Amino acid sequence: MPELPEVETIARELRRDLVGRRIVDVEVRWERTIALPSAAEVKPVLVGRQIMGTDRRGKYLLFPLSGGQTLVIHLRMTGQLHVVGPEATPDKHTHLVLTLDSGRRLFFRDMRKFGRVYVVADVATILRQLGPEPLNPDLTPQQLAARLAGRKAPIKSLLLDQRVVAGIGNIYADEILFAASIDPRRPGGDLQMNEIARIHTVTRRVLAQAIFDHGSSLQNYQRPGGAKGQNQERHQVFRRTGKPCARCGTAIVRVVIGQRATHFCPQCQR
DNA sequence: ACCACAACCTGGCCGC
DNA sequence: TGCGGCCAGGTTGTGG
Repeated sequence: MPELPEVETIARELRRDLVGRRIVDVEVRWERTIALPSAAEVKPVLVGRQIMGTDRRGKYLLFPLSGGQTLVIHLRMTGQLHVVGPEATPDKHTHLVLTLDSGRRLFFRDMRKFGRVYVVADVATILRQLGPEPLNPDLTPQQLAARLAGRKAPIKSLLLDQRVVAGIGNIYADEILFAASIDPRRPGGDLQMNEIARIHTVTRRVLAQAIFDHGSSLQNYQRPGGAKGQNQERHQVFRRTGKPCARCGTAIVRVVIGQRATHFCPQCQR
């Protein structure tokens, strides 16, 4: 569910409640949520640690802790993080509860149980494979071109590949390719430099706008306070099958690329 | 390198 | 109401 803009929103909105707080208790309610270390070991690793920051890399949330370890959370499809008061009770989808020295608690909820929590000394063990951050101003169109060169996979699949660029998921891949007027089925290596430059530019614009809108709430995504994002109101193609393209009026088409639903305008994207 | 497919899970929706 | 089938914003692993 959450992609870069949603994860960025969550990191920002957790900052006020988490940074500087100390973890005083840990309750694991679904053991497989804890990927590293084991569910049995995670409590002693976390209790007593102070949360030093709330950061994001790709779709991963990073919480550096006093003592040098980092709490890493990937929300996958349906994960949510909520800071709640002492009176709140965890429901059946709440798989991890961290109690803070403020008396408030951090709930990790995840209906589909795909989300994972890690505590590691070196975040590189988890982030090593990730490609560059698309919003990093140091990422040039030439570097993006180099990562697409020679690739025969459809550009849609390459944008979803976290080793090529980090943080883009199915919603924003479709929206980026519409904004860039590129057919999602085109092999990445076939794209001209001016087309890659367009993708580079609109990726930054689309993601920055989505962060400004606090992400896209289609089904499960919620901000830590329970509010929804607003960016779904700007979607041009995603889940708009059969509806008119805002630019030319042609009906938006849905196809499957790399096992993923893909939406595009057959007139504007060639 | 790439594709297809399965797994991991639950819930919503649709048709019958 | 119930049941089966399909769908879902993500990632990883297997086999070809």
